[in-house]
Amino acid sequence: MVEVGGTRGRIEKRSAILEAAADVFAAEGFALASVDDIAAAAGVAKATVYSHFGDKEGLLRAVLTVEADRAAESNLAAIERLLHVEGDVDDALRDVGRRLVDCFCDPKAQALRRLVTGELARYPDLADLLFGRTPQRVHQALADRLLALSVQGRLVVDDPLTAAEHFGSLLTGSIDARSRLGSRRLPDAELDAIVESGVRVFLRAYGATPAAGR
Amino acid sequence: MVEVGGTRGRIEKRSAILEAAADVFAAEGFALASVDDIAAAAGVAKATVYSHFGDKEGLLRAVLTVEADRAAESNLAAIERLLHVEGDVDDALRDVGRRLVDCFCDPKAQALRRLVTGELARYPDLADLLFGRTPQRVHQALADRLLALSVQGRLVVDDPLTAAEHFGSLLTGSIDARSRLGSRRLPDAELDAIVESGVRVFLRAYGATPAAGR
DNA sequence: GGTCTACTAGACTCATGAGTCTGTTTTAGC
DNA sequence: GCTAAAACAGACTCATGAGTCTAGTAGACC
Repeated sequence: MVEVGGTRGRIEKRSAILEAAADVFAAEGFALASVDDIAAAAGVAKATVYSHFGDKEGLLRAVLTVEADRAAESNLAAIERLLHVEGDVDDALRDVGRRLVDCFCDPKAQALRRLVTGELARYPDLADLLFGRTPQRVHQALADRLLALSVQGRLVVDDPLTAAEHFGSLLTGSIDARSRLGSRRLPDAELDAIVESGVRVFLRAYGATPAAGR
Repeated sequence: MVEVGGTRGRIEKRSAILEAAADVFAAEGFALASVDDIAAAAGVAKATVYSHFGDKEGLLRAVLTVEADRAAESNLAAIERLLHVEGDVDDALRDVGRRLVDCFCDPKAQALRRLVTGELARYPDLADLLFGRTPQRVHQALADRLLALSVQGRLVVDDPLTAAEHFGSLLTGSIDARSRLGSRRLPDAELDAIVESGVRVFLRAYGATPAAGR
């Protein structure tokens, strides 16, 4: 590993630790992951971890914050594609839907959700940390896009926030069960089918032409 | 507590332990829950716990099995109501939907899901134990009912399993986020609204009269 | 009354891992 | 080259909790 010392390297150590901690937490869960393991994985002394993050809980929070932001970015990037819809709305929705499903199935994102869920009993505020960062922003952004499409007459959406929830639910609702909470990788074709049927239902409910999608 | 000795009482001890373990696991999470606490809560000596369940993991599996079956029963009972639909289909769907949402929001059910999620890293097969018991049976039962309603001409369902997934997703998809994974109790009115809008979307997609629900 | 099984209280072993401390080494900035 | 901040390896303390063991008690059945 590259040796970096002094003040300059501090920030690099920090992100190396965050990276390693995310991996170890994801693989082992919070309780089972030892700080020694994380330090070793980051190529760093244990004391360095403590000097950066105070304690294990602080490290967890830092990891969750970083990963939640990262997840939010990729989700928002997917939704961005609804800003200028050129062809059919349903093509656009399928495209965006597939991207959102991919974000949802991303191993890191799934590990993140598992982490928070598992430690909720010990640290109840983690849910706010996570949900305040990712789903809320994503939800709002999607609602904005759907409303805009409705104004353009390409969808009929009276309550954008609810419609956004429905879109997301139809796409991701069955994935946790099918993938056994992420412990099984779902084949591409299956994800495509989920998106396909989910978008079809969404369009029957919110499409501008009542008979959309046959 | 009632003192029961001899062979007769053994089964009662067993269920007392399961009951207490479910509570303690739900409240503390698996890692944080100590067997001493569980034994104390059950009014039983620690050795008795070990004589019944071997080790802590065995206890966890037993608890999950019992609770998953219990959850499946209440879900199936709700779906049963679609066997003979007298009035409007949408009234029936709202009724069943609300019951399913209540099952989903039941604190024990939520704790169960949290438990499995949190320990998935350590015991990956727990997901199969849980999902093989509850959602799969519920999913199939719901699909059966939807198909029957379709045969009666009261719905238009080509793929019952997918339709059942959509129904479930529309009802429960937003609840984890809104309730912060169960750490906030959602008011009744909010749950009603979720059911109302979810059923409306479902009927627009699968209703026999295309313009159903306005 | 004797025996067997299940239970009890509580002491005990032992592994694990969080967090601290020590003394040394590296590197940036001057 | 000197200084000070930061990181290093690794030993150390300490709390916790799983699982075991012992010695004694209570009811069931004959």
